[in-house]
Amino acid sequence: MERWTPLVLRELLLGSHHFNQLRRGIPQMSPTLLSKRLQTLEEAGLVSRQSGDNGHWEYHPTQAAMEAWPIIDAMGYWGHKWARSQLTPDELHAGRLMWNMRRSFDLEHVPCDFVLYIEIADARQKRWWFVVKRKEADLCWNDPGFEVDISLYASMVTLVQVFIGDQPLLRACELGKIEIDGPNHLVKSMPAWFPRSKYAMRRLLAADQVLAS
Amino acid sequence: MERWTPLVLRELLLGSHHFNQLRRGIPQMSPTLLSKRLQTLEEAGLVSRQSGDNGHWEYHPTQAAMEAWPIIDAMGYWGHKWARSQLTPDELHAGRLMWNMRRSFDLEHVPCDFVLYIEIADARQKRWWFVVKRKEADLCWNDPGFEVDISLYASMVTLVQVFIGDQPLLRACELGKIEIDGPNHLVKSMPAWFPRSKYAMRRLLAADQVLAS
DNA sequence: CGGTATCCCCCGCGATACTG
DNA sequence: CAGTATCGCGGGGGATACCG
Repeated sequence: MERWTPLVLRELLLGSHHFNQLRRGIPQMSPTLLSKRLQTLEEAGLVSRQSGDNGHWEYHPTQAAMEAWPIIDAMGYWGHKWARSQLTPDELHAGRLMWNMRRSFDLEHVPCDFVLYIEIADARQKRWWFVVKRKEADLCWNDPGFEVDISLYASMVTLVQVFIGDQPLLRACELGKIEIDGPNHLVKSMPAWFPRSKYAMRRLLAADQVLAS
Repeated sequence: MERWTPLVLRELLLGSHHFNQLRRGIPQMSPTLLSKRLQTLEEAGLVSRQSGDNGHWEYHPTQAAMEAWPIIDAMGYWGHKWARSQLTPDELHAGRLMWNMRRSFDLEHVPCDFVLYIEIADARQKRWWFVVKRKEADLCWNDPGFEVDISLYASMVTLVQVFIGDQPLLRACELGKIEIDGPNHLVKSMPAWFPRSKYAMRRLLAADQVLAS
């Protein structure tokens, strides 16, 4: 399996259907290569490319691709558990982290709609906005113009550690690694909705079961 | 993930610990590359290389590798279901098929110890012997000298079709695709112990469940 | 915004030969 | 038998520029 292929499939299976959605999900991959990969996947019967309403292509996973989910998922879980420590700083790409966080808000525990601003001091692109609503969370690369309700300042590594469950959000705050500004009721509720990798959740559940047994 | 890597891991996880066992499991891979792969896997923390009793190396999967089994297994299952029809004749390697069959005898349903001879008319290496005992089945590349109890003649594709469950053994016999020589009680019992891919079994079980629901 | 064409380098991999 | 060294090619993939 060639480079990037699992990530492309993952993005497709998680609901990215347009070229630039896929790009946002895999920012380190060149558009040339993404285009080529999509062609290859189409020829292999994993992607169907349909003409969308606006004259552009829409990419959808085929049945074969959907049934490849157990592979992708197992790879994600394994990588989360075993490849994590080998992450080099330049592999920590802010855009990719944000894009993954976008998918991981626990919308059921969001107390109200709000705008979350995140500033990452040591990232190339430092400023990010999430527009969080009951039914979905949107990610913005530029100031969307809405008033910011809650702001968060942290380094890249800290954010990653929290996201993948290596460090609880509250602990990072106590250590001064994360600074948060916002109204009390929103700040208090953060642990309930702040995005965390599904693999982190799964590990916590596994740990709970061990403890409960 | 580079080429061959999943297959190397699979062999390791299924119990091949010596260089030449691995080679037999992946005969299309050059020894140079296998050696290199094993080094890479060692550096990646997936393989531990220990000095064996006879002065040679022994390769063992680490914990990380063992936990990669769900990935390998899912890939195997997916490949069995979706990549099967794309098999080109020159990918059908007799040695690889025999090596996989060796692992798949249903020893619980073997009525007695026996020697099975298989002749594949259109393979490079045509003659193969299995020495089947209650506790294990051995594969021989050359005549082991024991008396042959049951002989089987077939083409490469037929054997593959039967192994992967595309065609029942009995059906292939009726169609004259397989010829069998041996004592009646052994021949009758063949469907019970004749090797079939575990993925074929899994699909049959799944089909059964659908039918039963 | 949504892709594609071109160029070029590097290295993955196959083949062959060689060593203890 | 159990590997390792060397060589050469082909193509995967990164960078950049380009088109509608």
